[in-house]
Amino acid sequence: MARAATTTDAFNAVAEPRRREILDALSLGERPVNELVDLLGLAQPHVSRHLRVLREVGVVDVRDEGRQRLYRLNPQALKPIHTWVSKYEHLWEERFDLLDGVLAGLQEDTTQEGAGQ
Amino acid sequence: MARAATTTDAFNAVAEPRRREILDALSLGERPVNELVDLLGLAQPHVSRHLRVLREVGVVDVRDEGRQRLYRLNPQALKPIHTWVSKYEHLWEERFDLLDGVLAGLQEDTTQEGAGQ
DNA sequence: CCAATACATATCCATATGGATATATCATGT
DNA sequence: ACATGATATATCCATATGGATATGTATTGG
Repeated sequence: MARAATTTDAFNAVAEPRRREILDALSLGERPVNELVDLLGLAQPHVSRHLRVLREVGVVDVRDEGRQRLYRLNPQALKPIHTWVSKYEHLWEERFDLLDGVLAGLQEDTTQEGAGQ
Repeated sequence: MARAATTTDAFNAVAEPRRREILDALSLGERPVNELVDLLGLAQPHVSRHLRVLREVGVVDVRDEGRQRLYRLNPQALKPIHTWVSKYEHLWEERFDLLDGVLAGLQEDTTQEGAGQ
């Protein structure tokens, strides 16, 4: 088996920096393909392909407007990523608590309770 | 150019479900390779390879303990993902506010405020 | 109805993936 | 020193990627 398809899920889809750029651009509002082409400096077919991937995983939606196709973000589809990575948030925060604990232990009789953060 | 290497960054590294499983397991504490092999039900060489990828992007650290190698999570390395995806958090939250607004506008003089959902 | 605009799809290619399997390395016990 | 346990690395293979380019489709204007 090869690597999982980029269209497998949001995780795979946003692993590509260009697709993250597209999403970043769309977070400012709906845009037609050509604008994204200009913004990213990529060939149009390429942008269309990236958009296809993003559509397939549900991260963007399209809307026909005359001969343009307006892409818009569907932020909900990013939630699984947020949910997953958030599980680790307390761990990298705890790290500071641990450090604080160690420091406190080393200094044992300092009156200072704790700085901000 | 082909797809970016899995070792390019944390985004690419955690796009693989198995590697997320490994991280999930390691979030409970340091573990030797064989334990991960058992937990994941994968072949040992395969787990070692996944661990190599995770190491290269700095998501895990290793420590030699006799003939075992104990892997431990380095949660900090996941921060970029959290930072990126968090930019969108307010958008999927806002979505409900917008929807409320739209519904209110469409119904202008309906007394009904909004159904569940 | 035809040209032009705005996209989408199809094909070609180099590359690296992930699974499988075999083998190499390194530390420990005897 | 040697067998064993614990991991790492090497090789083989099918697949799908992303870039480039060419072409197909749909909508608008004259």
